[in-house]
Amino acid sequence: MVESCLVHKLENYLPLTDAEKTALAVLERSPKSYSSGTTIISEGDDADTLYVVQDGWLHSSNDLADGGRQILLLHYPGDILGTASIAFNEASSSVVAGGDATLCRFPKSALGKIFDDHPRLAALFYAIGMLENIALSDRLKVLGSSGGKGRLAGFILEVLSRLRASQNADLSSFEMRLTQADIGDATGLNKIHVNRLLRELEQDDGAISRAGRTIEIVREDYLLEISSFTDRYRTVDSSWFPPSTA
Amino acid sequence: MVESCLVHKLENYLPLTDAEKTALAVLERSPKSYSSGTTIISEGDDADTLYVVQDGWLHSSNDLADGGRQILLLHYPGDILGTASIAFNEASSSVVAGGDATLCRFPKSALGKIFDDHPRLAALFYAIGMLENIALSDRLKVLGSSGGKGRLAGFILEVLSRLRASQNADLSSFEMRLTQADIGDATGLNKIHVNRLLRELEQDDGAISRAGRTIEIVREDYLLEISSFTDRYRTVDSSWFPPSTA
DNA sequence: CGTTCCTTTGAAACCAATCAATAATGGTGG
DNA sequence: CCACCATTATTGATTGGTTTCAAAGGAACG
Repeated sequence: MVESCLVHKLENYLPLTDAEKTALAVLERSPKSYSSGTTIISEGDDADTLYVVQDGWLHSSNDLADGGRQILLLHYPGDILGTASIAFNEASSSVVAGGDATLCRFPKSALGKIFDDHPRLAALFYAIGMLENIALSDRLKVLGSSGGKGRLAGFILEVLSRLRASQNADLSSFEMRLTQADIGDATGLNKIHVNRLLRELEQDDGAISRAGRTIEIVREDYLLEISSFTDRYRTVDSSWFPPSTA
Repeated sequence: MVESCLVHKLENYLPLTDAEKTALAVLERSPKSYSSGTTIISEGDDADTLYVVQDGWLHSSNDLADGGRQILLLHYPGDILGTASIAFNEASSSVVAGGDATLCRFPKSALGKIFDDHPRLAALFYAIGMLENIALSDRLKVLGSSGGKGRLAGFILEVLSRLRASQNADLSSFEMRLTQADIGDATGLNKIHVNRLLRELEQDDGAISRAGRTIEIVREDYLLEISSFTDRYRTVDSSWFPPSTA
């Protein structure tokens, strides 16, 4: 059996049985590549497809009344995209590839059979959906913080945490692949203010140091103190799951 | 069989079979009342209990670094609370009763059997979880809007929309049961500025009119125009659900 | 009737957005 | 490989929006 990226994702949380892996393999379409900047999902489009990120990174966003844009979440390998279509026939946000990306696709109709045959997988999908829920709450918390510097610090910590989790490494520096304008769209600040605040964090506070788009975290405790970021242990509690089939 | 509040909630979305209703009844504990201001769930607490709102209203919130508070969502009858515990053993946000409230409770362990025996209910729980997900995205969108007036207008429309949905009525006025300080916690503004902006919406723009805490929507089109609020049809797409059991 | 919480208003200080312009960077084709 | 172009990053000056501080008027509650 070919190891699918979906199986790889789910086994991060729970060892799967062969029967479960076989069932998931049915969902799989061949991976497809998208070049940097491609819009994979467009807000308002009809949607009945789910995606799993195999490689690259993406972000989801919503357009705002004033012509701006709110970046909701960043997506890394293993993430499931398009989950809004579980409930609706319409995409509630857009998804754009931040760099070249490879995604696996499957139609939501295929989930029906999975839910029917493999209740433990259903529970796992549900739990993963709730993780995204918590991630959105955490973003609201960061955006609600008064003070641009705190919001920016929170966002930096958030990206750092995601990268640490996806690379299983205790990074202290990383390449911020968003432009400062994008960071502004994610934090609710304009790009010029983002620039100033980054400089303040570097020069005045000595909390970070920068080289190009690479950010090194110098005083993580300071960033934590001024932001409302909460790091979360990225595992799921499977204690309530039904037993696996076969 | 006694009609449970959970059944009532789920039947808003999908007619249930008797077998499904019976299964849900097992989940049910006797309803419990909480007086206004009571904290039902506290951020960081161990959590393995889910709640269904039978009566009253509540809000969930997170504490911020600067001593403030971010109100995430308002909850009305039929809403399911504590869903973060589906994935974690720890509550990711607090839930407080805004007025006197009655909740039904059940342990998350009971979900395992539901998922095992009734895949269609599992799919329904999943879809409802994704609805909450979309609600959080929408809140992010409102908070990301630059301009306090737009954020406030978006919040007013959001509350209006929820009340319209839960009362199946085409309201044009409603009682805003949050204090202006609470509205500030929900919109990321301070209470004094909330007060000024409400006055501006009333006197300068003629978009609302107020009597005590009751808000009448005078120019809904204007509120929509200046905010980034998107109204959503509160139904779920059940086309992909597995068939019901028995 | 007094206390408390909420609402409202004013003035001043601060933070963030906008306007304007110049460096630096990265990618592309010659 | 270099020159060119487009995008991004950076800095200053100005304007407008938001918070803070301070205080008084209302409403709700015991």
